[in-house]
Amino acid sequence: MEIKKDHDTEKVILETAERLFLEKGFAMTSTVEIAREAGCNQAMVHYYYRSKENLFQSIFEQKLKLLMSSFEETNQKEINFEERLTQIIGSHFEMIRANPKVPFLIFNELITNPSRIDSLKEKMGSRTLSVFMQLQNELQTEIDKGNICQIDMIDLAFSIISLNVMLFLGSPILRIITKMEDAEFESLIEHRKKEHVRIILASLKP
Amino acid sequence: MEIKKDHDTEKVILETAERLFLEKGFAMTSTVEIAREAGCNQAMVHYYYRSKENLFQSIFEQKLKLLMSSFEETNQKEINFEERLTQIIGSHFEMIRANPKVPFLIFNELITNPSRIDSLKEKMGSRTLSVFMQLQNELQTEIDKGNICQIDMIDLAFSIISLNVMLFLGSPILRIITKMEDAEFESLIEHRKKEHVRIILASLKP
DNA sequence: ATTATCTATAGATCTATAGATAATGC
DNA sequence: ATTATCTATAGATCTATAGATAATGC
Repeated sequence: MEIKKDHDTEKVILETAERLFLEKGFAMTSTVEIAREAGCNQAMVHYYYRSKENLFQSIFEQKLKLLMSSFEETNQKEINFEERLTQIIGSHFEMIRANPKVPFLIFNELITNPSRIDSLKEKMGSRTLSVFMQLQNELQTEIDKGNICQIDMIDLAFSIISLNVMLFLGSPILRIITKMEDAEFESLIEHRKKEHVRIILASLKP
Repeated sequence: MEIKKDHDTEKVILETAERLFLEKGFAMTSTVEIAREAGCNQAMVHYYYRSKENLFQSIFEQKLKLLMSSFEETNQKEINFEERLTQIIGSHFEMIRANPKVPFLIFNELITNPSRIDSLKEKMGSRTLSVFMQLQNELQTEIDKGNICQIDMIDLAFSIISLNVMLFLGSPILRIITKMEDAEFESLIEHRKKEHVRIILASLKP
């Protein structure tokens, strides 16, 4: 009987690199380590991906696109603004929850290597922008109707992103300090999800 | 006439290291680079600080203590809870504004090197804790009086820190994307400062 | 034949230290 | 004498590639 040939080295390298880059960032991860953890020779990393930079770039861009896409859940049901906003906050929250180390990777790399910001600009597709535009319209309508207070879309977005991202950016640290169990941590996350919605909605009251 | 002997190499090295570590983190900064930018020989870095790790450690701990101290502005004037909270948010905000790259340094290092979290626990002195304790008491009093809604101190702290820290963590990226001028950026910061206070106070309304 | 894998190694770092030389404080 | 500075270098990485060998697809 043969060993199963789903041992696709190219893929294993990519997955291992992704895990290590997310864990420790670009600079702290070596191709030697990627190869070791992927169970192959170090030369293979370069055989498939030519350079460490190249390997990183593709992972980075994919993750960037992923995060952006969380705003593109164009849920076009006929719901009111409050419900719609609740959905958006929730889908952004869940996207980060499913990829909690991605914000770290992105901040770390954009700050230590600002030239990568160009890559961000490209990936920030027109779809994301159009979702924001439409939300801005709905926001203005609600303001005009007097349902919510005068507020800029950019301020609203900034606050939502801050609350959601910081929770997962800070939680590895929080977990170690407080020695939280998994279950306890999960319930904190659930609680904060509701709290973020509550805070944002409260900040919109006239 | 002699060249001024305020060319204190030990100090110049420390300051240069601080600047470079804040800019690019521990891993991306080499002792070679520190020496070059400090205008001395690379051996001098080790002569004064023995190891790169040692040099980093002292800077890291000092910055950690600095951030913690922003909560210790024990402004014991007789002011009401709302004003007091406004002051705390403001002093935390200003501390980060004056040291905008410190949160990056701390997150970066705690995530890539979790063993440093012990250092954080130590630095998180009893003074910081007692400020929180007292604030928690005041919070409970206000809740009992029905002035604000039922809320946990930990939730309140989390929200304040999230909003303040994320603004400065994200702004290098925001600035490059939007090509903001200094003046424009400053007015955004001022605006957000007011907005953070507004959001937090709105989230406390019964 | 082509593709995947390994061995070996070049060349560039980087940290840390040993040991020589220069500057400074009594 | 002591302290500060420099030169030189050991020893450990790390990235990337060249070239040999093994596996695979026709």
